[in-house]
Amino acid sequence: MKTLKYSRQRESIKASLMSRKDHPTADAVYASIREEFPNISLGTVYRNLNLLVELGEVQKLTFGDGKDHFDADTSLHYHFVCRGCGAVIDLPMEPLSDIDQKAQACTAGQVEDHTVFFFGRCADCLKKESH
Amino acid sequence: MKTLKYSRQRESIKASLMSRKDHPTADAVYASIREEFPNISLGTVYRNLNLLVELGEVQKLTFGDGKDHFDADTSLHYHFVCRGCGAVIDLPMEPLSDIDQKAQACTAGQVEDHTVFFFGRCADCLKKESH
DNA sequence: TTTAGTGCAAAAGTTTTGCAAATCG
DNA sequence: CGATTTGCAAAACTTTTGCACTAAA
Repeated sequence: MKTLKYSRQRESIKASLMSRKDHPTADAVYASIREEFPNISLGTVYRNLNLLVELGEVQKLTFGDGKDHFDADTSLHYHFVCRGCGAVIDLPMEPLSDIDQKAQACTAGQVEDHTVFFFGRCADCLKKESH
Repeated sequence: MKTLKYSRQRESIKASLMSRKDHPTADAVYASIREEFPNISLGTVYRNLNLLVELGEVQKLTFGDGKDHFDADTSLHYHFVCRGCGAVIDLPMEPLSDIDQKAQACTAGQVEDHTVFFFGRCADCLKKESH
């Protein structure tokens, strides 16, 4: 049986993640945490992020840009990904409550949850491209 | 201007992808194509898969298992991913036509398209786990 | 013959891991 | 002290790329 021990690094990582509304990659978290812990290693950041995901305190977002992103908001919500600048933005849109059941009716398996990503251009990129 | 030239390897890759209903990774395509072209290289498989994606003849699926999967069915459809065995299965479920518009109403950007993945246990894994 | 595609190997980028030292309980 | 966590570096993986050579048009 493994007991969880307190770690200042882990707390800092979680606090950092909770304080930002973007959805940083491990490397971005690493850069941010380094201001408080200049000696922290990237491996520690990865280990703690994965641990937080296992604990259900953080959500991992994967959508095809080659890097995993992390989100301290574990509630079911959807994201918009900008193809111009790569920004990942929360969508204030209520999740479709019946979609899992619809999917359930189409498979012999057990549907547990789902993810939705929208892709396009964010407002900033639209403005820049209109020049 | 770059002109597209015929390539037996590319045709074979596309044919292979069209013939199967699973959603293979580049490595799985490579293994399969090697039966016909024993000397083909993994780099060529990647180059052609990416080219086919650019041409809109193939779709790339990324959902968090660390590898990209490829699908010759480019129509909008949703997938079920089994957490037990990793299988990726097409869901015979009609895509939500109004979801992009709903998302559009929540962002100042331009929504172009979306992806949906369902996660859970496939029938095979449920059976095995019930023992 | 001109240009695109291939094979091979090396490189790049992200994430994981082994291990000795440090920290928590 | 005993168990977990860290830092560092090396390794593991997937994907991309440079280059000389081959194949298509």
